[in-house]
Amino acid sequence: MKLRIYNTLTRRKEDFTPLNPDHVTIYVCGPTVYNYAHVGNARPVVVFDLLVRLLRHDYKRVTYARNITDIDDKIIEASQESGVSISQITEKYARIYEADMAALNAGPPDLTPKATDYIDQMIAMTGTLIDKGYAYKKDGHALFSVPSMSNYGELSGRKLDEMIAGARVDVASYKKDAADFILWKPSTETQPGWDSPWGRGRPGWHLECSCMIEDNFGDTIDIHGGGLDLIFPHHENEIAQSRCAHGGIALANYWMHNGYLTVDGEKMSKSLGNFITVHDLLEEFPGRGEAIRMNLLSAHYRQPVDFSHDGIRQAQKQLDRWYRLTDGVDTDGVKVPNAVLDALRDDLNTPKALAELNSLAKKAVNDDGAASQLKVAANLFGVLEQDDWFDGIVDDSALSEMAIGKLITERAEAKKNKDFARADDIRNQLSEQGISLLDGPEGTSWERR
RNA sequence: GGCGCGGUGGCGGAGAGGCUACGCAGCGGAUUGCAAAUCCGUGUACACCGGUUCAAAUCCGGUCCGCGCCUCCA
Repeated sequence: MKLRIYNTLTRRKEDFTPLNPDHVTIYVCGPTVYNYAHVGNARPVVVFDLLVRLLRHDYKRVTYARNITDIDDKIIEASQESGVSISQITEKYARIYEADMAALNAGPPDLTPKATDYIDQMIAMTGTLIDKGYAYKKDGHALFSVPSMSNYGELSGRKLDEMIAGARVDVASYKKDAADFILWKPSTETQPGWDSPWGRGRPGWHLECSCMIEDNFGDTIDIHGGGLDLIFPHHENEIAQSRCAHGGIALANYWMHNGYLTVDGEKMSKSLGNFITVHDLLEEFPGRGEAIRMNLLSAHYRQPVDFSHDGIRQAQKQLDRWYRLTDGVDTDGVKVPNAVLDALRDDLNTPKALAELNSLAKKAVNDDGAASQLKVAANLFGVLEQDDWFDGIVDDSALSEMAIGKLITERAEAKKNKDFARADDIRNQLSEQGISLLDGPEGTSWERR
């Protein structure tokens, strides 16, 4: 089966055909690095990581880019409030972001362009847009003239007159039209800035993505992704900039947008204060990044996922089972079963794919081949990649292995003497320390919970 | 006000005209000194009201409820 993708641009599921059959290009909007990412921010990361894994399976070559916004008013604010330099802030949080996402088995993309490395390109594109009559300068600003583009609003399905009618914000004096957006804005003495033909300033937010794509991939990429909330205005404006700069050529052929992570049905967001950072969640569930990942993939990517600790626990139980079933299996030369691949190729139907994994798990009980397939398929999913899943986290307060071993020996003695009261006593004692004893044919083993 | 998404068994969650996924939890049983794990069995749910159809959770119309975007936002 061929990969099918729901394209926001056409509002339909379409067969995916890359421009170059041997090389797929994909760009996803990344973080503005001035604080910790919350679980909602992690959703697109996990979703598109899975998509890229699938693309790599199906195509010879894939280049995946995710930008880092390291110049932005919020970063400037954070720097001024804390007295810490902008580069220190952005480097710190970019590092944390990468580590937190890696804990969810979402490795770094092939390219992670930073906005501040593309200042020249942004100045150049702004110049091009002004030259072509799609942008203008006013009071140190450069602005994109939305009415100059005939088919503005294609992606979000908005009409210009409707937008103006619904405008909730006062129109800045330097804008010719309420819908116009900033390409370049002036910086004060105390704000960071770069020299440009329009004076010292800094780029508007939408511009970096257009320039990074142009610089790394050319006019058109195959897939452009991000969260639902980026459709308007961010992606709409990216399209406007790139198409007008490139003579009308499409910026991306397929636009994909993931749904929100919600909390009690409401969007998780910083302004509502209903967020939990990935960093904190990983402390709550140490070593269980895969369970968080599974939870994020438990619903179809375009549907909302309601965040709950219980959801993560559920995912963890499923992983526990799969880890037991696949312990020590040989995966050499084993292929991912088509049932799993086809579920994913159908617009990334992860719940269906998970059902297929469970079907393999059922067979794996007495079928080594199925166990191998489960492992390989789960690996494509980005789980079952740890070999220390049951080792748990050892901290200073935890019992040493030697102490546990001693208690197990003592319990074995008690069992031999039919002193089951003492044996249960030891089980309970260890259980309180988070250690489960498992009696098997070859004696007693243990796991940390 | 404009545009859009959704309401599926106790919970999570696919599906999308007939074959009624899947997971978690529960219940009954097997096994086990106990426990875990495992195995077998067990649940006719699709917001409401009409309509189309031989057949609707799936199509059409209406109603109610929840959510989102229109401003920074993954």
